[in-house]
Amino acid sequence: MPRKAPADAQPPRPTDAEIAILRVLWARGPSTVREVFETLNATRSEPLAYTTVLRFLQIMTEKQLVLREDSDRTHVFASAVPAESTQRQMVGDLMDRVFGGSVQDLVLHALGTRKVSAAERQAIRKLLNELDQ
Amino acid sequence: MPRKAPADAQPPRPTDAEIAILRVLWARGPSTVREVFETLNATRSEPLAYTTVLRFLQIMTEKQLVLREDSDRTHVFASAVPAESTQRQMVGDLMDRVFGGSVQDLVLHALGTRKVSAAERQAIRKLLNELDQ
DNA sequence: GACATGCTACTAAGGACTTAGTAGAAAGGG
DNA sequence: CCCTTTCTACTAAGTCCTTAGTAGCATGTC
Repeated sequence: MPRKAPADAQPPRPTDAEIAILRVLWARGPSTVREVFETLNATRSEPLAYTTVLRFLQIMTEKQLVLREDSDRTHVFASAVPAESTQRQMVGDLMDRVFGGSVQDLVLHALGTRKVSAAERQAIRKLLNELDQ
Repeated sequence: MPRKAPADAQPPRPTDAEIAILRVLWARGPSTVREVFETLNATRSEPLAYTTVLRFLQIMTEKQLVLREDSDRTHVFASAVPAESTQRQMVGDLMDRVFGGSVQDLVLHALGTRKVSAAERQAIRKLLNELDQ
């Protein structure tokens, strides 16, 4: 039952619940269970139980997705993985699994999926221009 | 045990194995188990057993992800879901879960993840220009 | 000090996903 | 006709994910 995070080359991608929690920690910084619990449930139709969030954080601690500061009675959890690299990993994973590794296909589908504002288009163009060099 | 595909509003996103098989069917068109089996294992370090692929296709038939033509003894399976919409769904799902729905963040991370050729950049620009209107 | 409250640890149920194996029917070769 | 091969259906094991509950300890209020 390898839940221990064995210093692997590629850690498996975070599960849905884990990503939801990481996003809270990325946004809030180090947080208590209660803070994560409340932030998470603020944007949910079906709220989670407090102990469920606690359990997630415990499992994520085992997996070393988060770090636990337990000098106080109320533990404080912080993301152990940067948002940037995790997001990149997940995009890369989807790109490989669904688009055979084609950046272009992924991006074209992304752009076709949602309304994209002019400002967003500009930001993307800017990056494309930087990549031109 | 709802594996029956109950005419849901939003079908759950396909699993990893399901996407792998759908990609074969999208590329090859309607195929027998053996054809899927061989195509799949051609690009895999650890090959799957024949019956495993068969099982996947049976489950996917229940879920109505594929259609089965069983007039002959050797059944022929075809994707029941278009590549376009499925890929869009998966991109949208990732966008929501990991990037809070931001197209821009997703695209910027995608572009930062891999080498992007000049031709690919051009194709993306072209779409951006079309979106400008 | 007693009691209520809050916190963490752990147990556990219920699915779902992945994976392969066994059994039995069909078909074809000699 | 029999044997081998090929096929499908079904069983089943193992793991992981999600989710919540129970138990026990700490803390603080009156």
